[in-house]
Amino acid sequence: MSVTDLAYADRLRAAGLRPTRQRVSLARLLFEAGHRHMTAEGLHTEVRAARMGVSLATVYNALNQFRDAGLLREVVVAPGRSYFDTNTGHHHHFFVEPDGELVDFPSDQVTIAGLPKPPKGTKLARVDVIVRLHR
Amino acid sequence: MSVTDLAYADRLRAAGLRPTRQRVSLARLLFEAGHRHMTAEGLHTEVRAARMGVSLATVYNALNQFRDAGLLREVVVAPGRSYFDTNTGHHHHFFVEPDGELVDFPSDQVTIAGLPKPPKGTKLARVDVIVRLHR
DNA sequence: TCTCGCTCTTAGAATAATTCTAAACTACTT
DNA sequence: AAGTAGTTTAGAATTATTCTAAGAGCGAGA
Repeated sequence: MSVTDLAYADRLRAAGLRPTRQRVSLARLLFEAGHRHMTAEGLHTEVRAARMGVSLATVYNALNQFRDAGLLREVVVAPGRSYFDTNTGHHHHFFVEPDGELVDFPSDQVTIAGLPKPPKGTKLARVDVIVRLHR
Repeated sequence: MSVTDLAYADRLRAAGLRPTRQRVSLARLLFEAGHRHMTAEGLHTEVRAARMGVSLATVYNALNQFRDAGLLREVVVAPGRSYFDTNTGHHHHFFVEPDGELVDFPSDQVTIAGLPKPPKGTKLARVDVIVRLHR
């Protein structure tokens, strides 16, 4: 196990997840190359290409666990099409149809004013903005 | 066929859709009771309850056609969970988890400033804002 | 009003995305 | 080293949606 894999192991432990071989492999694919938008199927294809020996079920499990642990953010753009975004900071998305391409943009300059108060008994979890574009 | 059904027939014709018995029945369920957020499965349940004789495939077809014709707007909130909103005007949504409840709020007072320009070659189709809440 | 063509509807099969099951395995604690 | 609780896996199951092919029905024109 390389030194960077040890770093991923620590990161997983810090998130409350056991650093299994499979989870470390997936973390490597997800996080070593800057911010990415991945589907489960796409990640599994990379796993196969890299001969990492991680089943599709484990890819799904891990993505859900990573999301629950705050390591990933899930973005649902269309029925049957959800992406896991390795950028968990504040930002929003362009979604280009019909390509299905998703592009981040920072929320720095974006201000949303005048949102109504959440109905009582609820508290705000997140505000998702998806700017839908056509070619 | 009642007088209100004739009105739905006109509305469908105006949208470029043949006013078949099935489509008029679905339009009635969708539009007669103010704004609603419907799933395909939910609408089909109502169809069955009302003995309207509209198959599930037709419910799916009609919802997609209505959406394409601008009679409905589709809101995707979670993987495998999409709603058809009979309110096609400018507005945004609260999404309450874990209930899965969707609530409209008007976009009148909401202003979104500082959105970056769409990448060239694309043009803006719509901006979706989903305010995610927890109980 | 009748007819013909094209659209629409339908049951059931097919597809797609995701989750479940239960047995085998493994990371961590003792 | 051994126990145990968490993890992985293949394959089945589930869920949501679309497809197929054959029959039905809407409406433009005679």
